[in-house]
Amino acid sequence: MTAPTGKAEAVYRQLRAQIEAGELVPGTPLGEVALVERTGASRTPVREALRRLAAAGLVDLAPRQAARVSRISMQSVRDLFAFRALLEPEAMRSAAQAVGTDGDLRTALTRLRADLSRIGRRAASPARSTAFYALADRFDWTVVGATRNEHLRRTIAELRPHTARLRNLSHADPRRIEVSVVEHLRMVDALLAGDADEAASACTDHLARSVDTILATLLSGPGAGLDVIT
Amino acid sequence: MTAPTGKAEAVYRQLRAQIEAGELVPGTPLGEVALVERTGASRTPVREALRRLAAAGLVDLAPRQAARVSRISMQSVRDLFAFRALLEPEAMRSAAQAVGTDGDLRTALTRLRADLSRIGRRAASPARSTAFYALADRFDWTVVGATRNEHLRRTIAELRPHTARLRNLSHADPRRIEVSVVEHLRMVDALLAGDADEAASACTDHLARSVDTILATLLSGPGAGLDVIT
DNA sequence: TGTATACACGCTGTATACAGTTCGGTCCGG
DNA sequence: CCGGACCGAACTGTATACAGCGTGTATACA
Repeated sequence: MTAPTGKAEAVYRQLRAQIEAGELVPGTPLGEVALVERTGASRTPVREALRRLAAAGLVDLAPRQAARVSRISMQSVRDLFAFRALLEPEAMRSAAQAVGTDGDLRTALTRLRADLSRIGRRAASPARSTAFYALADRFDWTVVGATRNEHLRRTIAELRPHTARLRNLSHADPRRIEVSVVEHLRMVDALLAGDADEAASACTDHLARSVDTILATLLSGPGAGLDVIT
Repeated sequence: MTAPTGKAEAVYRQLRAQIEAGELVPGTPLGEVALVERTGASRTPVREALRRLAAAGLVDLAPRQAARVSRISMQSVRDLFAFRALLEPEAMRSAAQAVGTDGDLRTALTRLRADLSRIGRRAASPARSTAFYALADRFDWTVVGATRNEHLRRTIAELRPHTARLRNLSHADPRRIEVSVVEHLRMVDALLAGDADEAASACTDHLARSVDTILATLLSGPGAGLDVIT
């Protein structure tokens, strides 16, 4: 789409990664000059990166005021998942239809299924959690890539950083992973079977369970420095 | 949201309005220096405006190359309306539920209904067409404003310029307006009745008929300088 | 005459200087 | 001790200068 090179792009990716990872806590001020010193770029690329982050909803921008990493509220979490529940089942339907003609998609899903069931048999551990999350991301990317509708694809992609951030800020119950593996297997199987309705339904269920887990985690114990608005 | 003042905002609004109005034909190059001379602002605000327009999908941005007003393809039109058909019925459902508690929304819809039926009785004329389009915009804005979900509201709002541009680039059959008035009345009535299903269904039907009309118009006769990719 | 190459122009990407405004701290008065 | 107003610092918004790259053209050659 845009240039893979360029300092503005580099600053944008760096900041987005740090926000996604939770290293930059919500509410952290991101002054332009401070970022200049931290990234080595000048104010112009920094400024562009901040504007793009603001468009993505990752930072809040007030006039004549330093940008801040966007805050998270219970309502924003609910809104995010309600919106995803509107879009992603449709993407699943699209992918379920495409799996019949797109050979690459089918092989990708088949590999994903194998890796997923292998993960499911491993013993619980932090390493397994991160491995599973990487796999879940791979699945999401695969489905997004199979989505033909440009608007749908772009919008889902824009939502991903928010989800990733929530995942990294709220350390969910490790037992949740057991269930999530099963849910992902159900989605992959539905896609491989070309069953659009089942795929959409599985996606909806998965999102509903995810938001419940995240909200419960945020309510019970906000992690170190996590700034959550009730 | 952002600053109502500021040159970047002014340039952005001016360019967006001209693109929406169809004055800037798809493919028109928008060099930064040319825009500096045309708008009176310097390159920094111009640059920010162009980036925002690119994020909205109204201009295409290639590295080291002048920005161009985004082109329109048949597929992009279909994608746009398919995406709207996914989002807007949900917004209608939300509005139908809110009409019970939100007094302002109810009065706005009531006034809209009166104006709409008055327009319906007027004789066909260019003036009536523009008056109806203004009314349709008011309706859309009302529904968007009643949408609680932040993501849903923002995404629908971002799609509006595209629709407006299509409307202004493809001069549809004036008789289409007769039907559109009826469709809008059906939507408004469903909302006032609080009937979410009927409102959503009416919205879906309206969008389906709209895309048919637009595609037919684009196929038959591309207007002056209209650059459409088959 | 067709093609390949070299040159020149223009454009974006980047850096930096300047002006206006807002926010926070401090000092004074009650 | 508390409240308010003034002052200073820092930040964003804007303007402009410089460098690198791509594109298009003109020319020389096969």
